[in-house]
Amino acid sequence: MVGYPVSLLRLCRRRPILTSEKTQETPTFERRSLLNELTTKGVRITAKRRALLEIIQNATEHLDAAAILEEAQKREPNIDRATVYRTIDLLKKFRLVDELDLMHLNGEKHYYEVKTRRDHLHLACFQCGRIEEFATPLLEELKAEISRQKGFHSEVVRLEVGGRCHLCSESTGM
Amino acid sequence: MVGYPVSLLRLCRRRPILTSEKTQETPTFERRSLLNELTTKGVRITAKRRALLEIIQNATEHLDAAAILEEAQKREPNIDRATVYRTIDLLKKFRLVDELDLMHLNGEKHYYEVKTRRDHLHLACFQCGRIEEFATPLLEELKAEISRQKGFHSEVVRLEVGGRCHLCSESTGM
DNA sequence: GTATTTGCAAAAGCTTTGCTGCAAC
DNA sequence: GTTGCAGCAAAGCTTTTGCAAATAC
Repeated sequence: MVGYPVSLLRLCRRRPILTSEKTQETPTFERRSLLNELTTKGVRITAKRRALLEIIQNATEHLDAAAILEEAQKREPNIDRATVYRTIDLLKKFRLVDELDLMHLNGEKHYYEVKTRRDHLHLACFQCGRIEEFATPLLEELKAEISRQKGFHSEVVRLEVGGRCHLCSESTGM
Repeated sequence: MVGYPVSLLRLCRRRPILTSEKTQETPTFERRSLLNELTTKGVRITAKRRALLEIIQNATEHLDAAAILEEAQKREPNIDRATVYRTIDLLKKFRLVDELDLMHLNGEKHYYEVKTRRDHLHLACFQCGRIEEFATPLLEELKAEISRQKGFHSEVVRLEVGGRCHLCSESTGM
């Protein structure tokens, strides 16, 4: 009966409140223009939609629906969360945004990110909560391989990796 | 104002009920033994836990918490969903299972899969709902690259790709 | 006897929806 | 005038939790 103190696991069951929740330091990749793409597709752009699109378009960190709403309310005081979700749905349907979980480091909510020209992956540090982005030609190779081997046509790639970032690895000697 | 009939999008907003929800035809990869691993770590194995472990261990399709519960109740009639979730938590804490979303094809629930010796990715067809698994040495390369370039130590890799499977691609001429 | 596990019911968290009125074309 | 958008409140769904009873060692 020696071993891991299972009862202690309880203590860390819930996702930790992380000190650096909103870190996204790496340079972002070239983003498509939500406004242009939607206009091209004949979607009506209302004032509220425009505000939401701009917020998502210019985000410097990964935003979830609540964060988008909060930001939008500064500009459009009466905007409702239903509008936020409905706009996000629109963007998802047209494949203009990617939906991320970021390894559920902060709960079950989703984060939204404008689709970039270059696929990239997300590295989530379990210890400090930092999210790093990383692009490599290997991702294109991977998609090509999927197509070759399975005949599968990739439209959305969600690659999330959990682990320990370089800073946390150093501090624990790993 | 020509273009996509945006209003129609409403019709498909909710995830479709898919005909082949439970497909997982590809060979599974070698799985670690949940029972052995937990025992080694000094975790107490009760009858209910044992039932849950066996169900998860031997699953031939991707199971969510509700499916695991349903199956478990055939053997342990009084088992409660809280027990299911607590057992899953245990497995997650010890990194014995991976949590998947399968691109939210069927809602926000999570699917659980015994950690395999070899990382693999999941291909989710937006059209027919089939889930395929795919392993390639590129994944190991990718992890190595992440380590080299970012100093990030990968513990959990979740790679989900949405798109069109080979059958659906054929049928639509793509 | 002490610590862990469990069921139960309630709550929490995030997202979706029905409905009604409003705005756009 | 017809179609789509938006606010509001309610509901939905999955997951988590507090507590007391039951179980394991």
